[in-house]
Amino acid sequence: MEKLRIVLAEDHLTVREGIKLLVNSQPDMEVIGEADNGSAAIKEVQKLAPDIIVMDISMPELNGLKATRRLKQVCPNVKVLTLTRHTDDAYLQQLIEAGASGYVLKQSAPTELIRAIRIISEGNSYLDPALTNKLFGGYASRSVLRGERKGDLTDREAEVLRMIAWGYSNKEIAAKMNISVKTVEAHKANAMRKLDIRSRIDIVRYAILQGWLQDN
Amino acid sequence: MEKLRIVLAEDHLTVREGIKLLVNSQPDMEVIGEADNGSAAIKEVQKLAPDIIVMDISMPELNGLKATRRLKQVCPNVKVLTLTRHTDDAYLQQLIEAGASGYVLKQSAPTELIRAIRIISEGNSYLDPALTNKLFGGYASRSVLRGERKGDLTDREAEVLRMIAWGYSNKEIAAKMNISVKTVEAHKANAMRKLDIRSRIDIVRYAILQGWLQDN
DNA sequence: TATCATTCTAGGGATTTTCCCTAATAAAAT
DNA sequence: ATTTTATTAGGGAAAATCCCTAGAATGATA
Repeated sequence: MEKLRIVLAEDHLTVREGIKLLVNSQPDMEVIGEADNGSAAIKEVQKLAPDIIVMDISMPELNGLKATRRLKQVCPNVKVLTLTRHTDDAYLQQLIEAGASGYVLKQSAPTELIRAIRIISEGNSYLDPALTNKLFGGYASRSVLRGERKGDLTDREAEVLRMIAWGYSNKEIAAKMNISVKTVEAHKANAMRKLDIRSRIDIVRYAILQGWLQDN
Repeated sequence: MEKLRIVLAEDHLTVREGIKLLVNSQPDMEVIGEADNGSAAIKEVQKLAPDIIVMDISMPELNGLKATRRLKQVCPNVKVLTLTRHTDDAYLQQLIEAGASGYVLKQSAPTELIRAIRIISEGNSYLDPALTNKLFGGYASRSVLRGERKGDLTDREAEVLRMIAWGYSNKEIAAKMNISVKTVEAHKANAMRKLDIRSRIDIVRYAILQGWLQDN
């Protein structure tokens, strides 16, 4: 019997090691590769061609969402199981569009992760029970129909939003980026229009989903 | 030979399970109790009287710092090993004052956690190598000498700071708390004076250390 | 190739928010 | 009984943000 070959992408070493122990304790699964950021995850998958990649959505360099999009382009056969700390559904929608097969909350029981791996390995998709109703709540499906693509911020826009979420003022951001305050304001306004958000709270929420506020 | 009896306090189930597997895979250690928040951790320790508690500093309800202070009052013999995501040292200082025996970064290798448990079980203290120099950098020891006690915010002050970190404006906070904007400003100013911080960035950093920005 | 959309840049002026200083009342500590 | 702390809040000055407009450069499209 062949074991399921799994690559693990998660930036916290201790957490990753814990998941590895859990997965390797299953008779039919095996962690064959690891990565601590999105870019490394893609390289690892290209090199090893695993059955499944288990990926944290909040990772430095290239976050889980973007990594998923790119992965499904270069290796459409590899199934992506995303792991997250959040219960917010804005991200969920995008992940499904990007081609993820499953979505497990870190808060869930470890057996759920194992179950999810088995389920998606059979070609099905897995949604954490805590999230299923969110997807069928109407809001998400509407945005599918609209076909809107949020999250396509330019680098500068993302940079400005990130710093705003971190509590920097426009003036401080302008100084750090060596541009005018007016330019910062413009990037901010454009980014907020693209994301269809209005307030600083929304920026913070978005930043948390992006993993921008992890650690320092 | 008696195994080291360990209680684990960490709010993310998957992470906790990973650490448990790691600890239980050691011949001389055993996880005898678990908790997913600070209050539960204290109850668990009082009930089980373990040798060591391994505790995440960012937990809901009662954070690791406050839980450590309280633990050292009710069970001074129990050794506290704190686990964190951050490399910031402001918190470190407070944890040492509160009576924690050790401080391990989640980013570190899992074997570091095991080492740390062994070291503090012998009555010594353990500091993650990444942090040792911070403690001896001068800044921290000065504040020890001054004997200042940061972090003693009142409930209202903490509430205001938390909301500011979340991106709410003073006006929005005033509306939510049903008080005048002027009062919000006063709480904010007093809290910042107590913490000796100046900017919104510092508020966000503080909030992240408190675990206030975890999840939703 | 010519045209259109997007990105990055930024100013003017109105509006909103925040900052600094002061202060009253009630509760808690000494 | 006196002092300190917590919560509340105003006035006026200063700072930051918002709304509108716009040019230059790059990239895409017809």
